[in-house]
Amino acid sequence: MTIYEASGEDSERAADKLALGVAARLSRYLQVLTQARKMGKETISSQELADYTHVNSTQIRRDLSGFGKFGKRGVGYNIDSLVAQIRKILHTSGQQNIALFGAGHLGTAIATSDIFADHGFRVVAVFDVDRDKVGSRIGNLSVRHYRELREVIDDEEVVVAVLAVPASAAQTLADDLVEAGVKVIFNYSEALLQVPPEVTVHTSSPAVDLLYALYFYLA
Amino acid sequence: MTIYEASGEDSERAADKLALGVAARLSRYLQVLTQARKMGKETISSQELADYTHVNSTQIRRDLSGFGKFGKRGVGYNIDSLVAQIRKILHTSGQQNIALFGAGHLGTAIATSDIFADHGFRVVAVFDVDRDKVGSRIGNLSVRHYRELREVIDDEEVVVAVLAVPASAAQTLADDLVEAGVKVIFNYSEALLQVPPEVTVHTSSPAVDLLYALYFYLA
DNA sequence: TAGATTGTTAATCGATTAACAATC
DNA sequence: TAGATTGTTAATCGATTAACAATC
Repeated sequence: MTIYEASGEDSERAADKLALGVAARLSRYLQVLTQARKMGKETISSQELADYTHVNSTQIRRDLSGFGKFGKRGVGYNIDSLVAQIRKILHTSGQQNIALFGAGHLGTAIATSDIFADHGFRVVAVFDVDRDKVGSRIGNLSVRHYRELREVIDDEEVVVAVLAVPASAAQTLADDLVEAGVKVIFNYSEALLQVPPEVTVHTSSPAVDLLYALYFYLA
Repeated sequence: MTIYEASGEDSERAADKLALGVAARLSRYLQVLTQARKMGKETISSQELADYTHVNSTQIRRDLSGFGKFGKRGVGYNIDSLVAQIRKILHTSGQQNIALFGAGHLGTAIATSDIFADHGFRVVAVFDVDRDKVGSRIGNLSVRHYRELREVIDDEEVVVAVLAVPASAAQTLADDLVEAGVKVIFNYSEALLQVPPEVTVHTSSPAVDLLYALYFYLA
């Protein structure tokens, strides 16, 4: 099987882990499947998935067939059942609690969108340091003061923090989050964050994606 | 050289094109370099770049050395000069004009951030259909009515459109943009967009990135 | 000089693709 | 049955990595 790897730096972890590429692609399939389902589709072919994800259709069938025979020849894949299967593979069938930091425009956009909710992520708290914002409501949440961070993270078993704060505040916040036991930091600020190796930082970078997309137009 | 490819579906284009992976990685290096420069750093080693991008340091040196000898042994890479080199390679030394659609929280966050500006993208217009928003100011731009789309895109030579609109409005908007000659659509809505093959759609998907990041914590 | 880091080679592994039999 | 699409094979190519001489 080409599906598992014991990759270099991470080989201290269990070998029962997908190759990086497979995990990334499965996540993308999930996004398209979730949206296709919202649009009322019930089945989807590997070719349709390929059109939306820019992943080759053979590769998609290959990725999926490594875990079982999920499709029906001549028909395609049942969307509901494929979503359930991929969630199982990615261990994301359950719900994950998210804490959101920053109640500005970006934080508000994130909290009121269902982009995370659709995938089993629930925003359980929004924090800010601005006295004018603390106490105000965003969606069905009340903005809390930053000093309650520790308490909320423990009580709600928050593993993921989303940072929608100014770059100047990001590193201090990240330090506090690490100390509070957060394992995944999703960084929307521009700051380059330093964290211990057991914590994962993902820095969202729309401009990078855009540079990349534009390259193929300009070249 | 392993740098160029004439990939399957795209082989109708000039062969003078980077491999997909190289272009994606160069874009990421650019993000880190830009931010490192903001923080006052003047040089950076391939190892430091590796720490921030999660790309292996050997691969970074390999990617760069394919285009020239940009580094200094025992020292690292000069950030300013590396930024200039990579921009040249990606053909993004010039400035690109962006039109932004949607003046809600997300649109406002994008327009007032310098996440695009740092990479040579300039938001030249913000559009909305809401009468209450049209005419109001976001940063130093005045929100324009959607009906002016065509005019602005022609006058400002807009090639990139950023969609921060509800999913229900996205496809109609995309159709209009394609007709107006836009070549790259950066989609922040959840809609799956259908466009002709000469237009590139990039759908931003924070939840996908998060699922992926979380997998390596949960596995 | 001594330490650090690049540029490059060689070897391995995963990704990609075309093609097609199986089968719904 | 006929058409469509999966599951799988085989072949190729790019990504990844360790290692190290070159050199700042």
